[in-house]
This record gives sequence, C-alpha cells and structure tokens, in this order.
Amino acid sequence: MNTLDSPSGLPPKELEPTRQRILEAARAEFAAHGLAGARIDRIARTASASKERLYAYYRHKAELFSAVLELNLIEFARAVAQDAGASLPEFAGALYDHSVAHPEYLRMIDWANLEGRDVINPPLALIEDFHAERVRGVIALQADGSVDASWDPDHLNALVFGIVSCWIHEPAAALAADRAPDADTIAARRASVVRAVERLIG
Amino acid sequence: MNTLDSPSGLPPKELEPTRQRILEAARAEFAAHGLAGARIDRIARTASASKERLYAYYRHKAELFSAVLELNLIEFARAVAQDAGASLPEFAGALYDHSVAHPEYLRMIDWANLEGRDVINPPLALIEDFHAERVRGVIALQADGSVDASWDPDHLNALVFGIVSCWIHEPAAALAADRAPDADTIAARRASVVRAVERLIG
DNA sequence: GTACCAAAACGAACTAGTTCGTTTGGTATA
DNA sequence: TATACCAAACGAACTAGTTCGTTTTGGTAC
Repeated sequence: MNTLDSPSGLPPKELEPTRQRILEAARAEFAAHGLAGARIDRIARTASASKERLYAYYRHKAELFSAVLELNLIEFARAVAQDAGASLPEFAGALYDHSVAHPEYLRMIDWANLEGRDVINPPLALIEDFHAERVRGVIALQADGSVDASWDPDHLNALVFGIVSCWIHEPAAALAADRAPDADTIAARRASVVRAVERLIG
Repeated sequence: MNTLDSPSGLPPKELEPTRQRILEAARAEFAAHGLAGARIDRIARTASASKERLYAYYRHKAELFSAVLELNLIEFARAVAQDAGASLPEFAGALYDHSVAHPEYLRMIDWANLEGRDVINPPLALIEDFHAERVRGVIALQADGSVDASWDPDHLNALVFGIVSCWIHEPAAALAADRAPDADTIAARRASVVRAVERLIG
C-alpha cells in the first residue's frame, strides 16, 4: 500500500504543497551556499512560506539539508539508471550531459563531501545502494566482454565519475574561466569524456 | 625587488612569526570548514594569537581566506612542478600521492570552487599561470611523441586532474566509506590512476 | 445558505545565542 | 619611547528557532 495514495476513490489530493515549496526552495539555497552559508529566512521567503511552517515540517536546518540531499540522490540515481543500459562511454556522455544541464546535483554532493558527516548525516544506505548498482552494471559489461575485465569495477566506476566531473573541479576551468562555457566548448568536452572512457575500457 | 627579502645585509630575520602562525592556523580552519563555516576566534586561538593581531595583519575573514588560497596554490604548483618532468602517468601518480598526503590542498580548491567568486576573490593570475604551465607540459610530451597528439592538451590536463581526484568526489567513496582507507586500498587506487592515464595517452 | 470546526498557514515579534570586527588597558621588549 | 603583543570585553548585526494571535481553507452538519 502506497502511503502517497489518497484513500478509496477520492481524487489524489495534492500532497502538502507547502512542504514541497519549502523543499524546492531549500534545494536551490543549499546547492548555492551549502549548509553553513544557507539562510533559513531566505529559504522561507523563496518558498513563500513562513518560518513557522518550515519548522513545522523540518526540525533543523540540518534535517532540511538531509532531506534535500536525499531527494537529490534519488533523482540523480534515477537519471543515471536511465542510461545504465548503454555502453560505458555513452553512459559517461549522458552523465556529462546531465551534469551540464543540472549542475546542482554535483554541487550538492560536493557540499555534502566537504561539510562532512559530523554535521549532516547523509543517507548512507541510499548511497551504498546506488553505488552497488553502478558497480553491478560495470561487472555486467565486463562479463559480456565490452569492458576490459582486468579493471577493478569499483575503481572503474570512480574513474568514470572523475572523468565526467573533471571540469567542475579543475581550478582553472572552475575558478578562472567565465561561467557558462559556450555550446561548442561543452560539446568538445563531452567528446573528450566519451573518448577518455573508450580508451579506459579498450 | 622582492618584498619578502629583508633590507640590505641584515640577517634574513624570521619574518613576522605571529602572522605566520595565524596563516597556518587559518589554513587548517578554512580547509576543514570553508569560508562560511570557519570561525575567526578558533583561528586566533589555534594560532596562539589575539584577534587584535589577526585583524592587524588581515582586514577581513575573506582576505585571510584569499591569503590561504594563494599560499596553497603556490605550494601546490611547486609540488606539481617537482614531477612535471616525468611521464604523464607517473606525474598523475605523484599527484595522487600528494593528494593523499595533503588532502587540504584539494579541499581548499573545492571550497573556493563552491563558495564562489562573489565572496572570495581568487588569485586568478596565479591560477591561469599554473594552468598554462601544465598545458605547456602536455604539449611538450605530445611533441616528443610520448602522448597522443590528437588530444586537446587543455582537455587532457583536466582529465588527468579528474582521474587523480576521483575518489575525493565520488559520493560512495567520500561519504559512505570510512575515512582513511588502508594502505593497500591507497596503493591499488594509485595503480589504477596510473593505468588509466597510460590508457589515455596511448 | 448558514453555522461551525479543525487543520494549515500567515506574519510579525521575540529569544537566545553566535559571530565579526573593534577597542581598551596593560605587559614585555628593544 | 615605540612596537608587538595579549586578554578581555564590547557593539552591532545576524541567525536559528519559538511563540502567538489572526486568517484562510476545506469539509461537515443543520
């Protein structure tokens, strides 16, 4: 029984729209400023909600952050699963596209990485599941011969992730360059990502 | 004229040891907590200095952060230059070693990336120089045939950086796993980094 | 249609604690 | 005397989280 369903016959009532707005506003705020830099008042204002409501739905700032992180991971996992059937290079390409279209997801992961377990309380089970599924995917590709079986699948997974996100973390690209590289640059980078992964698995 | 030099003949006096201690304490604090999460009082206490001194040497929290970032980039560039003569895979291996021995450097870069230009004011010229030198190194390796010349050297530089730092950013490795992976894991990861770069340049 | 109810929401003020940055008074040293 | 320093305190702004009286809304009974 799905708890999201409304009881018998009734129209599926729009579930807690205020909570939803708060979560959405928090998403933008936390992705932009992290936990320490985010402002509760700003989140409430953006959500067109009162602080009283915010604290009615979430106990702490940190709890709200965790909720955002969890939501992001779930959506990210779903987006990733979309392309899990493809070859590894094309999977990497799709992941790169996603990271360009929705940089918030990787930013959120970076914030969580930096701000640490002591403050945040990340959904470890979720992360572990997500990771295990990715590794299983790599193993399957190795079994059917399309990926060099001598790689540690765990390592290969991490390497692909690093390659996909390299321009987000490389200092010159991330800090020095203008924001929003043009479409040609993005396409060229994508091609390099795909090519890099092709070489890895060859 | 180098402003760091002491004037004529005098013994190169230990330069402003208090300032040094503050900078060192700030280094640890900012690497751990970022700009927004760092605490000025904690920095002063760690440095065994007074806040009065801290603000005598640095105008803002942000200025101190910039000083730390600049120092880190300079030292990082020096460490990188150490191994610039090696082959690209061994260079990547050395960089990986460095990132394991001194994670603060990459953390600092990540903080700067996330907290953004609006707040921080990164030493752009330094970053640009550093980047340009790395790219020149890649071009040289391409010229002598040890690296596939069909790569955009700029891209290859970023890819290597992404590969080296992949376990710092991959969510499962960074969030879920215990801190401080054992020596065997570290060695195995290093080998994978080297192998990955070998495949790229082949 | 009207009276009524309970939950959800508003909004504005308020508490209590924190934090940056400044100032003050005093000590050691050269 | 001048410089570097410290310990302590202070002010002002900010921030997380709370409280409370009022209003809105959706539903039900009469």
